[in-house]
Amino acid sequence: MDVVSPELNILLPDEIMDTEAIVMDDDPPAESPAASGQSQPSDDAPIPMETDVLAVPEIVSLCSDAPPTQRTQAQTTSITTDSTLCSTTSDTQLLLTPSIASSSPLTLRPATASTLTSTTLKTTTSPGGVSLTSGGLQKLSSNHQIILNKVASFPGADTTRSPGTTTITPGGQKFMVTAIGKSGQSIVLQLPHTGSKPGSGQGEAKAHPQHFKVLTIGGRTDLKPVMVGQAVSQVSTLQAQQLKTVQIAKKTQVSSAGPIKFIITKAVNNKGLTTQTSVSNVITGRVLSTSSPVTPPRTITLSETLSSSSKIAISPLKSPSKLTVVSVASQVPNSPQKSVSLPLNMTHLGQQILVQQSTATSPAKPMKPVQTVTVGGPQFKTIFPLSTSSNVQQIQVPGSRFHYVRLVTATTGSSTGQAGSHCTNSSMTAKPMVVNTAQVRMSVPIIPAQTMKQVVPKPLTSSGQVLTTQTQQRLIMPATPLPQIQPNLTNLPPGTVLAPGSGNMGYAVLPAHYVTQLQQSAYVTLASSSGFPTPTGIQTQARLPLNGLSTSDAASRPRKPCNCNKSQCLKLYCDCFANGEFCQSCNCTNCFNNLEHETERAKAIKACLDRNPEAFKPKIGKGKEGESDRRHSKGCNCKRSGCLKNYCECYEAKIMCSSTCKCVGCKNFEESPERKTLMHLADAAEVRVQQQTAAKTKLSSQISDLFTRTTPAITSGGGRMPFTFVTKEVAEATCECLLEQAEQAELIQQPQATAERMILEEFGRCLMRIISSAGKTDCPSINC
DNA sequence: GAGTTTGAAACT
DNA sequence: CAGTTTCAAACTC
Repeated sequence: MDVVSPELNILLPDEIMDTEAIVMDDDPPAESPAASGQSQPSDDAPIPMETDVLAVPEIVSLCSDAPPTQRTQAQTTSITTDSTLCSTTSDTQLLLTPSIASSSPLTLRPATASTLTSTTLKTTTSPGGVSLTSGGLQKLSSNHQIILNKVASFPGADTTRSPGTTTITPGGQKFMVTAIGKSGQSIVLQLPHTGSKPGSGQGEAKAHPQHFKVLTIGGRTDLKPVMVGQAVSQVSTLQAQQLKTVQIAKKTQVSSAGPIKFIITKAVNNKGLTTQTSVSNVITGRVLSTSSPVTPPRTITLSETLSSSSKIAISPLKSPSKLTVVSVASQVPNSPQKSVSLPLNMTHLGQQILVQQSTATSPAKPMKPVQTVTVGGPQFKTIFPLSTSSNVQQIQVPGSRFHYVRLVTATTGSSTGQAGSHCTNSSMTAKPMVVNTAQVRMSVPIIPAQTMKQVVPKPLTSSGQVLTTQTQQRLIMPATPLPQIQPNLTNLPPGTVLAPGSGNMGYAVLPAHYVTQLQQSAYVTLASSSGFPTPTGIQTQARLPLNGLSTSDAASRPRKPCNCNKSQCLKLYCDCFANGEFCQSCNCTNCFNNLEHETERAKAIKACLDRNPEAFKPKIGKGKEGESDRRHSKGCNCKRSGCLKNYCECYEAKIMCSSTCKCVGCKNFEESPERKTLMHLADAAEVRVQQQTAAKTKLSSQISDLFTRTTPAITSGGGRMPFTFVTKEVAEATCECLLEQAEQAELIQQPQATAERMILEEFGRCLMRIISSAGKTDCPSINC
């Protein structure tokens, strides 16, 4: 998922997916979020965590339930996104647009209610209208994730209106899909079967809150009618907790730093409001660029069932609010209009997968129509409700209170809302999930259950190599801490991916490193497939800080092979295991730290977590104020090393011992002369290494350049370069000359210094002869 | 490369 | 929680 700079891996999920900032704010700020381009999350409202189980699901039909005062004040209700404004409907509309598109981390939402994040919406009243601002899209109930966008039905709704607007099916339930970023595209959920009356937007919201489907399209405003099949109508009969959320978030290029903004704007009377709001989507410290070409409308059909099996990445170190996002490589935004079926099974709730679709905006490379839900610009997020039917399997993690689902790889073509339809996005399932940001890339493979064990990590053969695999899915698990919501899962090894396996536990816990290996070996990167610029074409999953190293450092660090013999590499003695990695190219014996022993491995992980819930968390905390605040979580316990050898974990992490350490005779403190001496030596050594490396690089470059420049001359016969004259014969002749000179010096009993000088002088003469001969004959002769 | 040292992890 | 054992990495020769 490098992923991501890997620092971004940390940053993105933390900032983007953080739902703690999502609050219900009944006291809106004077400044309109749309106008300011920033949401105003408040802290005064309690934030339901994912662990909170809500007995009654809350429908985020905010606009419908907006206070009269607000409605009266509101001239228009609009959904404010980072780049788009969705409000053209005459009636009440709820538009939810996540502004997280650009950096959208892959998010996985466990099926259980405890893992769901209940977010509150922020209602703000602005002079221009009533705006609903949500820090997050989802309103999660006990088992369900509800995400907004109820659209009141209104006759004459035009799906082809201004970019970013949502359209409702006349006479049916309305689903508003707000697009982020690009203009001209939006997704509209169309409910063929509706029990609501047109024009009764507000009342409908109350009467049928469960009817709300949220399709959030981030990144582009291309209008996309979405056909919600019978499944949607079924939802109306279901309880509110059965709500499904489809979130498509656009990832846009990040241009500046800033907090992530979720802005929900309610459009009440937005007549004439067809312009896009200029709202900066700030994600992960960056401003998302929302300018994107207008693309033709697209239709997305939501089918009932999702028949895709894949692994669900579970991030042990990420909170559920920062859930794994399945990034789907998507097509170019300018692809022709096409219908895409999104499987939805409204009868099965509580399982959602955030699928991020990363699309490279490469107008120069028109992409052929694919089955991917290509709704947006460079990046999208899509939440696919998963069915617990046969196509979606629930994964129970031992020791975990959270449920996971496995996606079934889509194998069939597009469906049009038929029951049991499959996820028709083959490309989506076949391509790696990539979280693209300016600095971070996080690629996550979705590995279908069928092929899970068939995938063998391969060493990277070519950095730029692009391989195509059409039947595999990737799910990523954030590798950064998610401490606040999933206490159990957060302790899993970094980057762990739960994948279906043959073991009796029904899943495999895949280490992040393995995911990275998969990414490097067998998957097409988004950038490679869509023309998204990428330096190497390799997606590197971000990893947790290891031993105080930054994620980038850890990621770039060549993994050290272990030498375990007795631990089966299933104990924390094994660094591979401790780092959440599979053993690969190790020297271990009787290794169980691989996919073939997924059951044992999972048990070992559980055992470790039982002993220490923090076992897989980084020991070196990241200080708030910088590196100086980094400290070992437990502290070392050194007694003989003086904490100045790599035995000491603090020293190894290049941090000083702190009060948490229980070391004896510690010399690893700020003023320690021994430490300073070692540091100086280390610095000097590092400088030397760098110099040597630079020299080698330069030399290699020069040699390469020399060959490049001389090859044409040699091959063309235009002339031979001097070095080509230094043949074996020439060298032997030169040596004979030098030896003879040495013998002569010895005969005349010259001192060694003089002898050396004579030899060197002779060598110089030899060189001169070689050079002079080079331009005369093809076979220079050396005569002493 | 073999042997020793070391301290974290695991165990009691 | 403390003491002991196990283990593999770090280190030395």
